Amino acid sequence: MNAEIYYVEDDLVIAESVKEYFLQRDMNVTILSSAAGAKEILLKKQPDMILLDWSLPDESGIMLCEWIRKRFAEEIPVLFLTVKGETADVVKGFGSGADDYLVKPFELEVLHSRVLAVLRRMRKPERRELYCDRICLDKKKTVVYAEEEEVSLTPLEYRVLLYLMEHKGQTVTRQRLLEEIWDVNGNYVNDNTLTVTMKRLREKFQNPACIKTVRSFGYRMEDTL
Amino acid sequence: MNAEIYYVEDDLVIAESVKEYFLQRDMNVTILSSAAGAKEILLKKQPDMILLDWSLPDESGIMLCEWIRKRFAEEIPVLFLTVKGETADVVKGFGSGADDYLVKPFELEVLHSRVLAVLRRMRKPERRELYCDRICLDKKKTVVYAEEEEVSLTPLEYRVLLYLMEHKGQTVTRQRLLEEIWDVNGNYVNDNTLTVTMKRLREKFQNPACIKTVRSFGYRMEDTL
DNA sequence: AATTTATTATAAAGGAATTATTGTTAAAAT
DNA sequence: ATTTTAACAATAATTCCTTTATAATAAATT
Repeated sequence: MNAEIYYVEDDLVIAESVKEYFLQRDMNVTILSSAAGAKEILLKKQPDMILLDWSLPDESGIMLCEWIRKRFAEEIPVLFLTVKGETADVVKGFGSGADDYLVKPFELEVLHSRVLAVLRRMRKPERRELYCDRICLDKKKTVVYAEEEEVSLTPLEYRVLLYLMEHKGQTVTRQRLLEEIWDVNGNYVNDNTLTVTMKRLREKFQNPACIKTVRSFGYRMEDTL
Repeated sequence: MNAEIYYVEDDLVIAESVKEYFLQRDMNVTILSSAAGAKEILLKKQPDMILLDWSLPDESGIMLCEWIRKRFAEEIPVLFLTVKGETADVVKGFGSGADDYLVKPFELEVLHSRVLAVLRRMRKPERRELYCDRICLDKKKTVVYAEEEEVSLTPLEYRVLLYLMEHKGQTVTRQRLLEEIWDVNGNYVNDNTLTVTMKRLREKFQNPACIKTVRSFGYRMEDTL
């Protein structure tokens, strides 16, 4: 999935059509039909973007938007989707902290363009995640995932994996790994230490195909899917 | 001045009314009446935002927008202002890299709201309350809450928590914490002081799940609910 | 094809390193 | 004067790294 979107809307006909349209464009839309439900889920998991109806059964979208801004600052972009198209409404919508405002009825294509524009603007400037097959390494978090699940690595394992992933596609010699990870003024450890570390690393990912042994040279990580 | 805006538009009547309206709201608008002129100035000086008409005397706004994206990447936000209101036009406008799209004729208030929304998105979010799970830190008040209850921290504890919460989701190394909190001309305290401070901090929040130890790196705060 | 050789994999067990805990003291704040 | 805070030392608890010994495998040689 390219993006995770929450759509707070009580009109399920509109909501479902949006969900379907976006699903075909590799974006998952979760429909939430009340402000209270939305808040509850937002405290647990944050999406890449929120689409918001103005009139909800329990609370106005405006209040929900203000709550989101207070709780998550600018982290999550909000786009209003509402029949309220008066100038004063639009101003109020933006005033509550929204990033965009689209008046119903709207074309799905236009909504899609606007969502993409906002997400583009949000995009993280720095590349913090490295991928190889289903393995994902988050450099900022110092955390590694396999199939979305966190895999707990020891510091040494992490450093070895990081080095290999930063050199994805290249065969990294044992010598180089020893120098990079273990070198203390030219004194390395027993060569087998690397072998054991690699074994443990592979074990934690259930011996993935993307970690290859290159006999008499070293190891190489590579996309295989 | 709150913001510097370039408006590329050949219809001077519209352009002047926008300029005047924005000037009263502490934003300076420079009117550029051709794409060529805009490019020339942009190479010398970059504004906070660009408003763009679709049809210009020398070149289409679409091409100019693409040129801006190529040259300045995502740095400068672009908002289209045009009579072309068909769905296909809007999609094309966003496709060229625009951040927003407003169809003429428009209300100045709406334009203003949209410009503010885009600029808000561009700026670093400055916020007074930081959250992590049920911990809430109010920067203005210098007070910390857990489950709505005030928790009394020592100045040092507060500073450590603040730093961690401002870097929520990132692993902060012990070294960095020592530098940020304890550094006095390169002299830090005993490394264990940090360990003890962390222990006390955790104690006051009943060892919350959101404060994690990342062995051999440091600590990380993260939402877990 | 069988044997040798070199290289890497596996398993288990101390030892090393890191972080947590507790208590003490000196300085600072109330 | 009493309480609070910060720094540090000593020790405990935990996690981890390294080594040793042995097995498995691939490549090279006969």
